Order: sequence, then structure tokens, then C-alpha cells
Amino acid sequence: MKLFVDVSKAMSDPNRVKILKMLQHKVMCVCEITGALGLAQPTVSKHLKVLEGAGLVTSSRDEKWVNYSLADGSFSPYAATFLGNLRHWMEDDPEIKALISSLPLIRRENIC
Amino acid sequence: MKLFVDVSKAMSDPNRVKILKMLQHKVMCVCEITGALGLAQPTVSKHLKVLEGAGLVTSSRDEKWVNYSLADGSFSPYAATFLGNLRHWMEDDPEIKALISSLPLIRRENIC
DNA sequence: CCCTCATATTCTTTTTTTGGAATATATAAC
DNA sequence: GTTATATATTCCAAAAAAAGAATATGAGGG
Repeated sequence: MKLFVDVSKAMSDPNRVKILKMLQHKVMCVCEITGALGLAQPTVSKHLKVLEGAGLVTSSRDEKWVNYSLADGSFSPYAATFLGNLRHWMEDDPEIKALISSLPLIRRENIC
Repeated sequence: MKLFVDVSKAMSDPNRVKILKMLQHKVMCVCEITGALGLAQPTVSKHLKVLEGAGLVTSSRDEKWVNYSLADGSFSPYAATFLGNLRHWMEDDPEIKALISSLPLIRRENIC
């Protein structure tokens, strides 16, 4: 039950949904996500921690940066199913579309 | 986005998940749900309102009672998918199993 | 060792959520 | 009409979540 509730809760925040949708398109470091969402860096770190705790994303350090990417779902079957559904959900949402189209401009070399 | 977040939020509370799992087995009135969960009646009414607002359950009055049942999913595609997944999810959860096995004893004639 | 930069954590404030007591509404029986 | 019962709503307290400022940690370059 907790596994399921944790995943549902992780996906019940608009900013976290946006993060997941962005990670569908590319691996991103914290500062890139911060720049794309216009939130403070600690806020983004905490959202990422919630997503990671639910098994929706994974992180790996690359020198100075920590890269976040979508999880493979092996941690939680609920996360796996949700991530699969999310792939084709909200592709036409105006807010998501605008965010995704802004991604090519968001590069760590320019922001961090 | 809001449709999706509303469904995720509705399913991110353990008591609401329990309500959905119970409704898989039978249509229930508010007092039956109240008895099964051991919560106060206003608390249950509010949980049901959240679930109904997300398109996960529907209600219909039957004389003194208001019957709640799982929605058909026509209101929200997200709700439809989630309800389909929920059918086979958490069937082995001890808390859910105990709750489901208690259902035959929960009848409005005895409680309300 | 010191400095810088990216990220994580702590702390505090504000907002949201959850729960129940009290109350209101609606229906059935009389 | 009055009464009883089932449900919804209002109101308030406690708990949890979201946000950012300040601070701590950890890695690379000097």
C-alpha cells in the first residue's frame, strides 16, 4: 500500500509531473531543471528526492553535476506502469508543450 | 494537467485507496464505508467528494441512502486507466485483504 | 590547503490536507 | 406538520506539504 501511495503522491504535484515529462526527453541535472521550472534550487532538490523515493527517477553523479533520469521501474511496479502511461499522457497539454519546446535552450553550460 | 493531478491526488491517501478497493466488490452507501473504515461520517463524505471530483466514483441516491460505485471512466481517461490498474493491484496487501474479507459483514441494515 | 561551483540539508513560513464535532439538508415514516 | 435517519456542509485543530533563505556537503581546479 505504501509503495502505491508514495507513487501517487509523488505524481500529484504539477511541478513533479513537469519534471517527469522533461526527463522523458533528456537526462537533466538539478540546475537545468531549476532553470526550466523557474523554482529555487532547494525546492527542485526536494521534489527530486520525492520522485526518487517513489522509484520514479534515479540519479548518478557526473563530476560536479548530478544527473537525473527516469527510473527503469524495477524498484516499484506501480512506478513502472505510471511511467509507461505518462509517456503518452499530456503530450498536448499547453503547459507541457511549452516546457518541452524550451528544453533545447536549457543547457548546463549556460545556466550552472 | 489538472485532470491528471486531481486523480493522482485522489489516490494518494490510504483511506481513499481502501474505498476504491472496497467498491470493486460492491456498491456501498456512506454508512457502510464509515463502518468498514472506522472513520467519522463527515470524514468519509469528504473523501468520497474528492474521489467523485476526480472522476473515480459516482453516486446515486436510493431513498435514504446514497450509493457509491466505481466510475466508468468516461469523465477522465486517467481515472479510467487507474481504475483498471487498481483492479489487480494490492490484492495481496494484508490491510486490503482484511478489509475485503470483512465486507460481507458490513451491511446497511446492521449499521445505519 | 583554499576556492569555486553544483547539489543537499536545515530551518522557517505559508498553504494544503486530514480529521472530527457541530450543524444543515434531504428523505421516509408517522 | 413532527420525528428519525442518512448524508452533506461548516468550522476548527492538528498534521503534512511546498517554497525559499541560509547553510552544509562534496567534487574539481588552482
